[in-house]
Amino acid sequence: MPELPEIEVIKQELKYFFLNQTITKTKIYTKKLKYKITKEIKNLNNQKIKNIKRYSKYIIITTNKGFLLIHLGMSGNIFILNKNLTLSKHDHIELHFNNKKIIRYNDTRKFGFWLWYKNKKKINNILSKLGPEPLTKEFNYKYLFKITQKRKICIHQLIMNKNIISGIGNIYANESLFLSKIIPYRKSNSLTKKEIKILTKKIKFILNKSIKLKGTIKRNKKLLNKNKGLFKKKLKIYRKNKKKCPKCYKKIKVVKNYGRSLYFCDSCQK
DNA sequence: ATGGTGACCTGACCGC
DNA sequence: TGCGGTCAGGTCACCA
Repeated sequence: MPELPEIEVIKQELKYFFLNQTITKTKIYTKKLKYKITKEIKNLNNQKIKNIKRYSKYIIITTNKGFLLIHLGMSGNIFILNKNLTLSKHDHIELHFNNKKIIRYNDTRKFGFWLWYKNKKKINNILSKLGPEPLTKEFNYKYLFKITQKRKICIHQLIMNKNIISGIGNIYANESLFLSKIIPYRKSNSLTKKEIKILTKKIKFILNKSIKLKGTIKRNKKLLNKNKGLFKKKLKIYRKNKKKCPKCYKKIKVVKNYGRSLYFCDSCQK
């Protein structure tokens, strides 16, 4: 589920419910997500939430004692409850707060992780390796053009690379390339400055639009964080193979490239 | 450094 | 109904 817009929505929800709240109980139902659950994670009790931020697809929670770095991987989700609903199969971590509300981390495939650091240096070290956030001024067509000229990989793979641009996954890569009329498997160094200008603009546009519509999140009604992802209905190309292009009505195609599916209309995208 | 491949893990879905 | 294959929103380690 989670790319930049989805993580942004979750961050906003966490901030709304838990800023300045204190953890009263920690429950762990798994030994390991992507990484082993450390004793620091088991011991979050009495920590007060000072700040909650997002960078790329990471959530950084600052407490009075340290820093919690959360990544949702492929299937992670954060549920906010005000009473103990029955545990479901892939609920792995639970934080109870003094305002009686609960954060539940659910992750079917367990590719996500929770890490705790006393010192901010290590987190900064991880985050400093990431490319710029697509919604900042740092990410502009000059930056993107320079990199596309240097590399030989296809443009889809390039914009999904978090060391080049952080936060774009397969949904928004495909959608932004469709809006830019660029076929996803074009070699990045074949793109013109004009095309890169358009692509940069469309990436920002599609991410902002998705954030406004609360991403593509699916949620159970019993949760306090009821935001549902209305952006899913706005998808034009992602997973629309067998359907028709919304512009020209020709059949949408899908090809597999380096393990990911590229969706495109070969009549509209060149 | 760059690029390609498979690994991590579980469930849903499709065709036979 | 059962079985095998394929697919899935992300990253990382390893190899050439």
